[in-house]
Amino acid sequence: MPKIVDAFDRRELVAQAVFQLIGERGMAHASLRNVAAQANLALGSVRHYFDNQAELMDFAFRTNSERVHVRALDRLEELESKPLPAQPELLVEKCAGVLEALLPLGGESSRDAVVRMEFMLAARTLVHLGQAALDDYRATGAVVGRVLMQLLASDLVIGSRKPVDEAERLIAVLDGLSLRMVLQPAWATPEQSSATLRRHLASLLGP
Amino acid sequence: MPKIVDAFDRRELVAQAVFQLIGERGMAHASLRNVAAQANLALGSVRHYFDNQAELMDFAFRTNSERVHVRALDRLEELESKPLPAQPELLVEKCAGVLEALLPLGGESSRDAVVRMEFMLAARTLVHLGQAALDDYRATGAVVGRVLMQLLASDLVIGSRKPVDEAERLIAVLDGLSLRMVLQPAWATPEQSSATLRRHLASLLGP
DNA sequence: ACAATATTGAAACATCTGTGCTAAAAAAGA
DNA sequence: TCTTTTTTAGCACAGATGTTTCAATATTGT
Repeated sequence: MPKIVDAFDRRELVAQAVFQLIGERGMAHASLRNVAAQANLALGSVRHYFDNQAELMDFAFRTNSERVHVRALDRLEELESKPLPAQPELLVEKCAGVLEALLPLGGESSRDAVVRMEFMLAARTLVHLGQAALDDYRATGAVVGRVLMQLLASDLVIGSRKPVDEAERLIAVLDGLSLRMVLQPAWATPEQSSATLRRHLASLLGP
Repeated sequence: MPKIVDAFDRRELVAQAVFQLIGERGMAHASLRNVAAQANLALGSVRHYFDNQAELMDFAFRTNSERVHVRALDRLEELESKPLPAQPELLVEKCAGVLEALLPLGGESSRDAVVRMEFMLAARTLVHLGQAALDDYRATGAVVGRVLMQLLASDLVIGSRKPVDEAERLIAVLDGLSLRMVLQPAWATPEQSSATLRRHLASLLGP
C-alpha cells in the first residue's frame, strides 16, 4: 500500500492557503495555481484532494465559518453553564465577550472575519456557495439569539422589548461593526467597536 | 470637425453597463469585454473613453457613490430647511426617510447598494479604488452625522448621549441592515429593515 | 525485493483577460 | 466635395485560469 497522507489534514492545509490569499489579496487571487503555490504544493496535488475549484471553495468557506462559530459557541456555553451575574455591568461584559468572537478584533479572528466577508459577498453570485452562506447565517443567528435570551431573561430589561426585534437590531450592529473593521481598519479600531457593542448591550438593559 | 459625442453621457452609459453587470453577476464579470457588450459598444469604443480598466472602475465607483449620496442629501436638506416636528414619531419618521436613501429598499436604490458593497469590498485589495472608498465613507459619515444632529438637538433626547458614540452605532446599524439585504434579500425584507431602523431611532429619543 | 497504489509533477488545451496597435468609418467644417 | 478628427472596429500578443490527461515518484504491505 502507498503513502497515506491524512486527507483531512491536507485539505485543511490547503484551506489555510486559501485564507491567506483571500485575506491578503482578495478572492480574485484565490486561483488554484496561487493556492497551490501558497501551500507549497503542485497544482496536481491540490486537484488530487479537491475535484473542483468549486469544491475547494465550498470546503474553505465552511471551514472558515466553522472556526468563527466554534469560537463563539465555546464562550457561549461557558456563559450558559453558570448563573447569570446580578449586576448589569457584569452581564453586559459576559455577553459582549461572546459576541466579540464574531468581530475582527485582532489576531486570528481578524483574518477569519475578512475571509468570511469575502466569501459571503462571493456567495451572492456564486451559486455553489449559496448553501454554505445560508448555513453560516443560521449559525450566527443562533448565537446571537441565545446571547440575547440571556440578556432579556435577566429581569433587568427595561420596557417591553420584543426579542425578535432586538435580535434583528443586534445582528445589524454586529454586521455593521464587522463590515467597517474589515473595509476600513484604520478608521474602525477594535477598541472603538468593542465599546460600541457594549454600549448597545447596556442600552438594552438600562435606559 | 468630426462627430462630437458628449463624452460625459458616454461615460455614464458605460458606467450603467458596469452597474448592471456587477449587480447581476458580480465584480468578477465586469471585464472590459463584458462591459462593452452590455453597453452595445465595441471593446475599442470603451477603451476610447477610458484609458484603463482602473480608470473605468474608479469612475463607475464614484458615479455610484454620488448617486446614493445625492439621494440622501436631497432629502436631508429638505429636512434641515423646515422646523423640526415636535412629536417624536414625526421626527423619527423624517430622519428615517433620509437614512433610508442609504439602504437597498427596492428600485434603483437596491441595485445601487449592491454595487456599492461590491466596490467597497473590492477597494480593500484594489489600491486604485482606495481613495474613492475613503471619499464614500466620509460622505455617508457626514449624512449620518447631520441626521443625528437633528435628532439630538430636539431636546426630546433622553439621558446624556454622546453624539459621536451614537453616530458610530447608527452607522453600524445602517451598514448591517444594508449588508444583510444585499447578501440575503430573501431573509431581510425592506419592511423589516425599515422597521428596525425606525425602532433604533425611536430608542434614541424615548426609552 | 517486489508490487500496488496513493501522491506528485508536468504538459497541453481552450477560454478569458487587459492592453497596444492599426485601420476603417463617420460626421462636421471648409 | 474635400479634409480633418473623433469615433468605432478589429486583430494580435502575452499572461492567467480551470480542466484534462498522462507519466513519474514515493511509500507501504507482502
